[in-house]
Amino acid sequence: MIQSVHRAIKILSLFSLAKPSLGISEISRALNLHKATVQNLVRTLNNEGVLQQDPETRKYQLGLRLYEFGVILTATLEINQKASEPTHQLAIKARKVVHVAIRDGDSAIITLDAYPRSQPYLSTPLGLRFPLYCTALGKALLAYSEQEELDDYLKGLKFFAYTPNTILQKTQLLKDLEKTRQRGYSINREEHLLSRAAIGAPIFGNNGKVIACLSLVCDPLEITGENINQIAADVIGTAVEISRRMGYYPEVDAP
Amino acid sequence: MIQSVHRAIKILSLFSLAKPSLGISEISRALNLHKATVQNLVRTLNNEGVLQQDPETRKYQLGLRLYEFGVILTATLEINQKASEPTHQLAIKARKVVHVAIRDGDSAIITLDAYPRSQPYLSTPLGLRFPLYCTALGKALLAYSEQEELDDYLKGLKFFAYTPNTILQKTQLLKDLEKTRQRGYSINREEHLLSRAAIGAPIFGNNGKVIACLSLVCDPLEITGENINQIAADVIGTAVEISRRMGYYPEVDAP
DNA sequence: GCTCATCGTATCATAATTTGATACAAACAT
DNA sequence: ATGTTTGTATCAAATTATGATACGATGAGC
Repeated sequence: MIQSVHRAIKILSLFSLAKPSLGISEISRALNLHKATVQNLVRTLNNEGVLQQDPETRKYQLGLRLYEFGVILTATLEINQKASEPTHQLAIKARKVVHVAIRDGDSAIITLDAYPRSQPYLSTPLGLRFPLYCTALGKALLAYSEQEELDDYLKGLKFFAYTPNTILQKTQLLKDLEKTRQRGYSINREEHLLSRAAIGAPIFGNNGKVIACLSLVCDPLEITGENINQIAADVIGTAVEISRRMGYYPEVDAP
Repeated sequence: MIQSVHRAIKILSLFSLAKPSLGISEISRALNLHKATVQNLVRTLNNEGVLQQDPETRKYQLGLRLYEFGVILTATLEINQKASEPTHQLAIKARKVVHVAIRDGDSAIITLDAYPRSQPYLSTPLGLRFPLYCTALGKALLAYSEQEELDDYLKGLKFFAYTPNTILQKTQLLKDLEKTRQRGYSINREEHLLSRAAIGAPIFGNNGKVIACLSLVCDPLEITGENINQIAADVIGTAVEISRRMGYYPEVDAP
């Protein structure tokens, strides 16, 4: 583990939506590093375009260089390449925003989104982290995980009441996951964000394991008993299509 | 300049759309660094999630961590915050994909895009680099640059014929920029990519300088004499609106 | 409008860090 | 089956990053 590189990344990690602009001293305090050390690291990152300094405030923010890395990453991800077209088709057919996400540690990360018509503001920004236990995406991932993985997740899990609907107990979560498996899709009714609901379905890879998930964002009022079946069918259908493109063929037996 | 950090970034920069997956030895050769050194750097980057190793091929690719940085960057950029709503409105009204880009060195970088309806595939991926002299975005930036900046750009400029329509001479480019200033918008008729045209307009900051640009992507067949005026008016109107939101008020005199 | 605190920046010897030579095992191509 | 190339581990040498100290500029508080 190279110390300076480790520290450089720690510095980058300090920048957030809440604090997009930081000064040398601020960073120094946050990481318990000497000002001169931080200065040296930041100067390097700045020269490389990974950070950029605002000439007015002399504070630093993330640099455009990172953006390019992100783009290459996006285009690189196999799931994005395969899921893109079906996801967009679903978005158009259902007239909804559709997300694809993959799991990363205790969170999921959206890697692709598709817009239907004129609802660009409903969308969650790509790459945002959110918990697994209170979103349709996360629950679809969990419900189809292997037992061991699920246990690991539950072990260290701390619940937080994002909304009045947020699940707060393991038993409740396990019930929900069981229901999800029975239905074939997960539901989130304002468990993470108010006035937002979503329906999720798992995406499988050619090793037969869940590798990603798909979700359709909708208004909580829309998913009534009647409507939900039609929507869910489309979500599942699309997820299945993507899984196929990822090389997953559950029905095929060896010849 | 911290050597190890510098080298770490050099490593990340090796990954591209053409080569999204690299091995230790490959990197070592490309950068003229000892294998052990590269191994050490890559291991650190891998631990931090900035790189990720494919367990099968044992090669490395860019990690999801970069994605998150990119998202924060996107949300951080002032131009994105201000341009988002008007850009989307334009996309809807014109039924076209709309881009916002800023200049960075000899290229422009798209930082925001908006989708109209069902044309998700026309869009250029966010963050992609492209030349200034053969795109509507780039020419809008150049046309409203200060003389000195323009001279600097022209000095080192090497033309490349992306298409039969690509401008290849400085005099021709200067004429085009002059026309752009007269019209108030730039035009790209298949100069960079075939079967793609675009109309661009500059966005100004509160210091009175061009800080970004806006472009509307369309089919080359659509921008005939009749149509072009209406479309261009919308593009300019939106660019002006964004400029206002960036704090640019050209008409206001001191009291 | 002044003082004081805090900021970003520069310098430099010490000390700790990274480096790269060497070696090993696994995977691949011949 | 052989030889080559891969990713990985170890460790002493030496370059490298570090952090104590100091400077000028900006901004806050009185």
